Amino acid sequence: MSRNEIALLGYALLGLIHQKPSSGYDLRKIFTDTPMAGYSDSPGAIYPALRRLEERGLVQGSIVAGSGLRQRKVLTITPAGLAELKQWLTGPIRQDDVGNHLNELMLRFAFLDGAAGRAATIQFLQAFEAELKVYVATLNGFLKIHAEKLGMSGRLALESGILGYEAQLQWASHAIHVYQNKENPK
Amino acid sequence: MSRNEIALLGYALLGLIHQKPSSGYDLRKIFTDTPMAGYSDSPGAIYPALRRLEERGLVQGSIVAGSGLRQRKVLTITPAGLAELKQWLTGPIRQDDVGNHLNELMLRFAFLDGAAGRAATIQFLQAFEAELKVYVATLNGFLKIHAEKLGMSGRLALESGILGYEAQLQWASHAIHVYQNKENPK
DNA sequence: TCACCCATGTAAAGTGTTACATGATTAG
DNA sequence: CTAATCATGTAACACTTTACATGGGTGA
Repeated sequence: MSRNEIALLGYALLGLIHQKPSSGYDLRKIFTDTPMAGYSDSPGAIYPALRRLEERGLVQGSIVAGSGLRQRKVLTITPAGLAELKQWLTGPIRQDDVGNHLNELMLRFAFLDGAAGRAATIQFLQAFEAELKVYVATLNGFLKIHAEKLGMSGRLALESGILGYEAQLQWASHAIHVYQNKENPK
Repeated sequence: MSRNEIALLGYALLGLIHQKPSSGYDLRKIFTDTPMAGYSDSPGAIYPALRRLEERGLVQGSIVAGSGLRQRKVLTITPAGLAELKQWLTGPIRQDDVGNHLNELMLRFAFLDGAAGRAATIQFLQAFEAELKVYVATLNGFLKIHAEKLGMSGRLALESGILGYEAQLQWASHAIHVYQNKENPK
């Protein structure tokens, strides 16, 4: 991540804060208690990430005296933060995203509907499905060419990956149906 | 990663060097050209990682004057390196490995047969299958309890994960069959 | 000669991990 | 009174990313 990009954890926090203004502690609990894949629940990651978001003016903190408890610093997303979030959510899906950054794509999907609306979500899913098809074909091609050299375990490991991506493909097709049959916005 | 542990990239390199003595450049090409998931092909990651392995005595480099080309430093695994690799490969599978470190588990599987043999591979697959079942059940439980609160996109994102893990489960069962029907070692 | 591939590496900067520090409140 | 939970943070360290540096060989 270079100087003016935001790390994935930053976007995860930004998206959650957009859904509901939260304190660092609230956000930590989400990572601890729910199966939100692979984000650190350690304060050493979350608090610095939140400070970076605040320094860039993407969130704004206000100290709230909780119900007799210690002070809570509740973070709210700013207009600039919402703009940044939307830009990230609606950016293009590149080839290698499907192979190497699937978790990022699923994170984007999880926030898309709430922040950018139904149309953007459907568009995302269709692009996702298309890239997945290409990627699965690539993997199958690779498997066919290198089947001999790989040995049994290498072959099976690759097949494991292919099956996983095929499952995502079925899911994407299902998700598109769900969204297309959803009644239009009021 | 604390002071005396080896990062995942280190194990990936160690396993590949065990399969076939290689130079840093050879290893880089593997990450660039094959769908070996998510490992950096950048020299800034690979060369320092190789130096660390060499400092710990897990691999040994010897400079080979290539066919008229520039010198190549070919790395070979040492007995200590093989011991370290085997220990990593045959270590237990913890609960959160399935959820958060699936790529590490698949990397282990890919090396297991060659470095620790068929019996260890079958044992690994059975443990993997068992942990996966527990994890899928956990996710389904979470989905049932929180379905309301999640909203449609959150629900779908979670379902995507569940489908992926179910695909791995089917794969594991398939892989166990393949290994059990494999003729016994000479 | 110019560009590209082979081949190895370093430097700066950013991020995450682990462990620690601090302090208030509530339940037993 | 003691432990657990709420709540926020810092410091040291290791790793990855990005970009750069170096130098020989090969094909147009």
